[in-house]
Amino acid sequence: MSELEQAPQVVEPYPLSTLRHSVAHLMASAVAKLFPGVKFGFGPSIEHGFYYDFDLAEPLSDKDLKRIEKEMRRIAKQSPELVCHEVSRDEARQRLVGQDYKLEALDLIPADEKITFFQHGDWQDLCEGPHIDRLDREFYFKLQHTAGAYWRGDEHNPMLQRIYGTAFWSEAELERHLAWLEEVRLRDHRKVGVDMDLFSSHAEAGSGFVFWHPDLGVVRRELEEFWWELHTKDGYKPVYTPHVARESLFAVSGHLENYADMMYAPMAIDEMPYRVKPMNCPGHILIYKNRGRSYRELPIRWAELGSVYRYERSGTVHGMLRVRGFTQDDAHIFCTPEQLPKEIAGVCALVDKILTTFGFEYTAYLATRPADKTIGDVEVWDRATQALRDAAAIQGLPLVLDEGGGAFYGPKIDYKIKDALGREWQNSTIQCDFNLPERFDLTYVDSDGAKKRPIMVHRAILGSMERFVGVLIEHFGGKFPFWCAPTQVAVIPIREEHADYCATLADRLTREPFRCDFMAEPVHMNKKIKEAQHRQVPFMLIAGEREQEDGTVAVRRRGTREQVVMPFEDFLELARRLKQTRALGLD
RNA sequence: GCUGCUGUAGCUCAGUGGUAGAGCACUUCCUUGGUAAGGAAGAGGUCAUGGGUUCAAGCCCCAUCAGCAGCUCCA
Repeated sequence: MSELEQAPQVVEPYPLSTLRHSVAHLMASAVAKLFPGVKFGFGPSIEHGFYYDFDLAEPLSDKDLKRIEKEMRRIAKQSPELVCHEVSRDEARQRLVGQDYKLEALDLIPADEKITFFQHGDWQDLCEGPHIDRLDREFYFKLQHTAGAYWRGDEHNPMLQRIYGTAFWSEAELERHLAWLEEVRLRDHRKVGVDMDLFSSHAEAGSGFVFWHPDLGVVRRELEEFWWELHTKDGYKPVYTPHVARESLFAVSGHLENYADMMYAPMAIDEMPYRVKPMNCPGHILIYKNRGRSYRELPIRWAELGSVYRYERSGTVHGMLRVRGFTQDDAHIFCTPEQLPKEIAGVCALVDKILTTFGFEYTAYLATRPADKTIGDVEVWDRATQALRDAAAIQGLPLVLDEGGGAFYGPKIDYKIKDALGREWQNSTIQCDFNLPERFDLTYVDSDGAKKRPIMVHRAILGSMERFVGVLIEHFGGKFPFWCAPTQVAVIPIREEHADYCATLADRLTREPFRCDFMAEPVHMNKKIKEAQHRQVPFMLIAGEREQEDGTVAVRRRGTREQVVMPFEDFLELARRLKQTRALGLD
């Protein structure tokens, strides 16, 4: 949790989740009052507040939210006591006449569990509680927005109207939460992307396709360089594979059978069906299969920044975070069963190195065999899952279980990273695969001369360039670390007669090379400072008479107003160190 | 895909049936300024696209495209 989002310091008589659940009830009672005939769905507390689902004839508007809030305050004053009644199943049924969803919820309660209602005033709700005792206690709430939500989260069910809200014990905490939401809004990569001219998408090109502008291209190139540097050290070699392949390849891989929903329709080339690739693995497999392989070659580690295209439903595309064409930082490791734990452990170490460079904390999840649409025997899955467990143990990496969350060809370790605002994102994944080697009949010749089956590890660390960079924009709020900032240094002369001195500074910086913007235009210095600030340039070097005489620069760090005058050579040393160490800060 | 909402200048937005607007950004001229907006003038719009209603549509209706808040699903 970030500073803005800390848990309450004072000990309250009830947990926050209990308060929020009760406020959800309060909201539902207000809706009942204002919209006779409403049917109620579920209304739980959630991470940052609560919601309640309603089946209403008319769509709700923001105006309605204000009315509902007002009614809530009235009801809280008028009927503050929240009481619990335990009733028989028959009585419950009578109390819920006409409430179709609640009756369905009642049927979900096991026979041996008690059935309780919570009531304030003349409104009651089937609910196991717990709740706060009185609605006239001191607390602060706000209704936030409405949205559609399927009954019980199933898209085959009717859609209900959901109202989201939040509640806190103190006004200060509510204010802090609202400030946090404002910060989230300000850092939104779509907003920052426009402000800083980083990327765009176009109706002309279709939904879900990202165009990287030059400044974000710089960021991406820096990440790629960093990525290749570490991968080369870890023995990965680059491969490149085409974006399109004959459909039959994806029949062999099992994609047509299990992944067709995500794939684009075939295109005919020489009257033969071809597909745009949704994954890179079949391509790497073809390279492996191109000739016989010896155990002496293993493990083989092949990496590719491979672009893939997947159909995402229209309502799900979101900026750079959820798109239809993206580049995975993909790699496949082909190894023997004996090598597997060490290989996976090596990937875990690489993940740690990369994620911590950006200042991310992370949690690792073990995603096991899905209930349907899988290939391979259960024993094979068990072996693969155990190998992931063993590798994590080697690394001392704790795993949280994600039952049924695996890919169709194997179990995986998924990483969730936590950004500067305390939000979680899923990027890195390590997948253990015994099945594709089987389907493609991959072999190597072992020391005893026998042909044996290798194991494949699929892994992506950034996940996709698009999603990772989108998260980075929000994580840093556009303030990229020095090493990958689009412009690293802005050089600003105080008056035009200092331009020559500044030009020599800019020239030195550019030849280093640093990405340097010599702001030579004959406009007011203040305007340039404002512009550089707006573009989140890490350093401004400002020079006038004093600096020119002393061979110094006035260094202004991003986010501060102070200037530190230092010899230019000292600044060069600082910049070199920040670049070389890929430091997060500017000191 | 589904529910609701939105689409007017590069950006943020005003404009509820009768001559397309503001601030910022941009261009030009003036200003020579020591750390976040000096002054003046100018340019910029097929009001998302297509159809319909109307004497008249940015505004009302329909469709399409794109976006937003969610649901579902995911790197």
